[in-house]
Amino acid sequence: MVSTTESADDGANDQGESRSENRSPALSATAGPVHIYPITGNTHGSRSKRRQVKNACTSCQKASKKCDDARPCLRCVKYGVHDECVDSPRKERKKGAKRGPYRKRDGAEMRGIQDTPTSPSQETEISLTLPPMEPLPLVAPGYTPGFYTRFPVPCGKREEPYPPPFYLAPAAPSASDASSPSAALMDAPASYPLYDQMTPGR
DNA sequence: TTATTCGGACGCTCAACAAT
DNA sequence: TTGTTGAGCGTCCGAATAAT
Ligand SMILES: [Zn+2]
Ligand SMILES: [Zn+2]
Repeated sequence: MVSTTESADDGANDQGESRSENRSPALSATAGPVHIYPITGNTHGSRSKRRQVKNACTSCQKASKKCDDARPCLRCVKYGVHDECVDSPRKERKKGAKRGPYRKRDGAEMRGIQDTPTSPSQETEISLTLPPMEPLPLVAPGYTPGFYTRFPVPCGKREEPYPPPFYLAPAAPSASDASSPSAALMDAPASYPLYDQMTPGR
């Protein structure tokens, strides 16, 4: 049942990303890019939060499929529909709706989260203490910065699955700029290997 | 076997509300 | 002014179905 169909595809990759709670933290630190957020979920059993892009492209939105921050997004690259890869318009939220009185939370829940760490703050610490990435992000020609759950260029007839997702960092405009990793990496998750590190044939 | 569709669970944003 | 709550709306998982 291992297929590279879209559903399997997206699904499989998603699991690597948003369902990664099943990975061991140690593993994720080296080969397995996991969450970039301090997930409070645990490493056994319950699923952690799903990560969403801020704005899916029209194509992905239409298909209800996972998008990414790059444009064209991975899915559009895969299907060659670059034209459709534009941010989908968002409705304006209703305003003026009355809501009635709020219920106060007793706070037990909140404390419970802190006091009963199903998984000690380990996971959190991992994401918070990740070592700084080296300041030499490269960008592949033709691709915009963003998250890639696998290499976007088809290798042969079908795409080779590249298990570890990675982040395609924006190219540093200049050498001097490259010296400021924070700018270059922007919101790049430190746990994602860089594009050039993922290049096939490595 | 692979591609497409789609219902609905889950997650995020932000205006209304409440406290200070 | 600042913090909290929760409705509204968005993303995308995963299963069903269709096409090849
Ligand atoms: Zn997309
Ligand atoms: Zn797209």
